[in-house]
Amino acid sequence: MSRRVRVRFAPSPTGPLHPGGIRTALYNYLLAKQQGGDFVLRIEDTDQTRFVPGAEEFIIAALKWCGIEPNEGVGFGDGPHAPYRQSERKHLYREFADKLIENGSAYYAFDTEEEIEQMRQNLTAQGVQSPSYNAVTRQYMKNSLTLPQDEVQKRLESGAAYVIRFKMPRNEEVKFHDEIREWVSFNTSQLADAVLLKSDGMPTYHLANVSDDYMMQITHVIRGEEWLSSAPLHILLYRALGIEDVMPKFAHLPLILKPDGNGKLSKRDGDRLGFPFYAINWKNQETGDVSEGYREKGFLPEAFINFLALLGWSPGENRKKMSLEEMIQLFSLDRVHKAGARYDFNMLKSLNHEYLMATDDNVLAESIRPQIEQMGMVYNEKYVTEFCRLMKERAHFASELLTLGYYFFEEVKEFDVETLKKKYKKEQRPVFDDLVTVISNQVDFTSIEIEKNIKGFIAERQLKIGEVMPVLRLGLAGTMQGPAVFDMMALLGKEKVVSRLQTSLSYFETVVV
RNA sequence: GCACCCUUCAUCUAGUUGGUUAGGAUGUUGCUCUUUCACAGCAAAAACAAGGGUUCGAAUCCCUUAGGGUGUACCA
Repeated sequence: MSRRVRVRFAPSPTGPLHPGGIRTALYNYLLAKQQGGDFVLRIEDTDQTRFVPGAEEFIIAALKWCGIEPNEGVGFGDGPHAPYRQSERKHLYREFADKLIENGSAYYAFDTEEEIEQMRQNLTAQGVQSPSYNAVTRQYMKNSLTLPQDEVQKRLESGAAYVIRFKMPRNEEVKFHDEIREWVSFNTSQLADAVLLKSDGMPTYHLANVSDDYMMQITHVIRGEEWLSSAPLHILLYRALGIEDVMPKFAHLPLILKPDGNGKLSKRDGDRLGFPFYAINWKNQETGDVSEGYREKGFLPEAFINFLALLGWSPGENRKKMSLEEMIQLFSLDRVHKAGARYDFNMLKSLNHEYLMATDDNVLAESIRPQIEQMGMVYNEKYVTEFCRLMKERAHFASELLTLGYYFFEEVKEFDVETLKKKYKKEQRPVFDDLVTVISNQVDFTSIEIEKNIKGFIAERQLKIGEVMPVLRLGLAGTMQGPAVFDMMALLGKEKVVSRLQTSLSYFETVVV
C-alpha cells in the first residue's frame, strides 16, 4: 500500500505566524515536493474566542513571501477536500464523535466548570499531584458512565450543556513510531479523558485534527514538539475510529529556542535583542502597533528560508547555501535533529549577506526603491544600481544599504571629527582647494580617470596618498567607511563632488586647528 | 510534582555498521590584500554535560546523575 504523499500545515489563526511555524510549513513543503505529493494549508480555527483579525491573511501572505506555497487549501485555491477552514467543517466532526460514543470509546459529560474545578481542588487537597478528569475521577463525575441511562437521555433531550470526552484506558502502554525520535511510549494512566467535542458543538484540536487528517488523506503529520505529549491520544483516536491502517506517520520537530537564556523563542527576544520576529510586517489591528518583518527590513526570502531550514536540519556534506529546489532534493526527515535549536540571528545575517552578494544590482536597486522614494528622492535606476554594486558587499540586508550609504542620496549629516583631526591640518587647505579645482576641470569623470588625475596631482605636489585620500573620503562621506573613493566620486558626479568638497573643507576650518 | 523528549566548540551542525589529528559554517582574534570599511584568501583559539560500566578500542552501546525543553485546558 503506497499512498500519494499528502502533508498539511495546520496553524490556528490566533496570531501572526512565527519562525517556528514557518519552519514547520517549510519541512512539510519540502517533503511534499520531494515525494511529488500534496501540501495542504488547513486553518484550525475551532476556538472562536481566540480569533485574531488579520491572522489568517497574514499566514497566507507570509507563506507566499517565503515561497512556500501549498497547492491546496485556504488562500491557495482550495481543492478536493474543501472547505479547509475547520469552523466551516463543524458538521463533519459530529459523525466521528458519535461513532466513538456508539462503540464505547467516548462518553457524554455534563459537569459544569465549577464542578470540575471543585474536583481538582479536592484532589489537590488530598495530595494528588496532577488532578485531572481521567479513568479514576470520571467515576465520581456527572457523565453518561455514572448517570442512569434515562437521566442521560433526559439531559440530552432537554438541551443541557455537555461535552464529549474520550474514555482513556486506565493503564495501557501506547507505543508509537516517530520519524525523528524513533520509538516513543506513554502509559495511559498519565493521560486524561480529553474533551473531543466542546459544549458549543465545536471539536477540540484533537478530534478535528484526527478527523481532518483522515478525511484529507494525510500521510505524514509533521508538527512541533509541543504536540508530542498528545500524540498518544491521537493514536488511540485512530484506533478507536477503526482507521489505524491509514494513520499518518508522525514527525515531531524540535523547538526553536531563545538566542540566549532558557526557553523557546518569542517575539520579545526579537524586540530585546534587536531583530525582526515575523516574516513580513505585522500590524496589530487592535493596538495599531506594527512589528517590522524580515521582508521590510530588506532580507531576502531565499536567505530566510535557507536559514530556517538549517535550524534543526542538516543535509550533511557541509552544505549551507541552498536554493529551495536544492533543499527539496536533499531533505529527509531522518536528518532532522532531535534537540531544540537556538535562534542565531548572526547566522541569518551572514547568510543574507551571501544572498545579497549574489543578487543582481538592478534587482537589488528595485527592491530598495520604496525607501528611496520615501526619503523624498527621485529614483534614478542607473544611479541606484551602481550604488548597490558599491555598497552590497558591506551590508547584511537591503535596508542597511541606505543607512550605510545615505551620503549618496543626501548631504553628509555627521563627520568623523576624531579621524579628521588626525589626518588634516589647516595649512593644507590651499592644497585641497587646488585639488578641487583640478577635479572640477576633469572631463571624463570615470573612476579610472579620476584616479589617474588625482594620483597625478599627488605626485606632482610630492604628497603622500595617505594625506590626501582620507581627507577626500571624510569630505565626501563624513566617515572612513565605504567604497573606494574614486568609485564614490564617479557615482556622485563631478558637480556634487566639487560642491560637497567645498562645503566640507569650509566646515573643516571650524573643527581643526 | 508527574509524564515524555533532548544533551558534540559561544551558536547552527557533520560524525547514522564503535577505530577520525572529532570536520564545516557563523561569531571572535591574527595575518595578507588595501587610501578606509568591506570583500576575498590564509591562519588561530574553541566541543563530545558528569560519573560509572561493556570493549583491545566509545562522541558512537548500557546504567546513573545533572542540566535543558515540552506537556499536564471545553487553547491550539
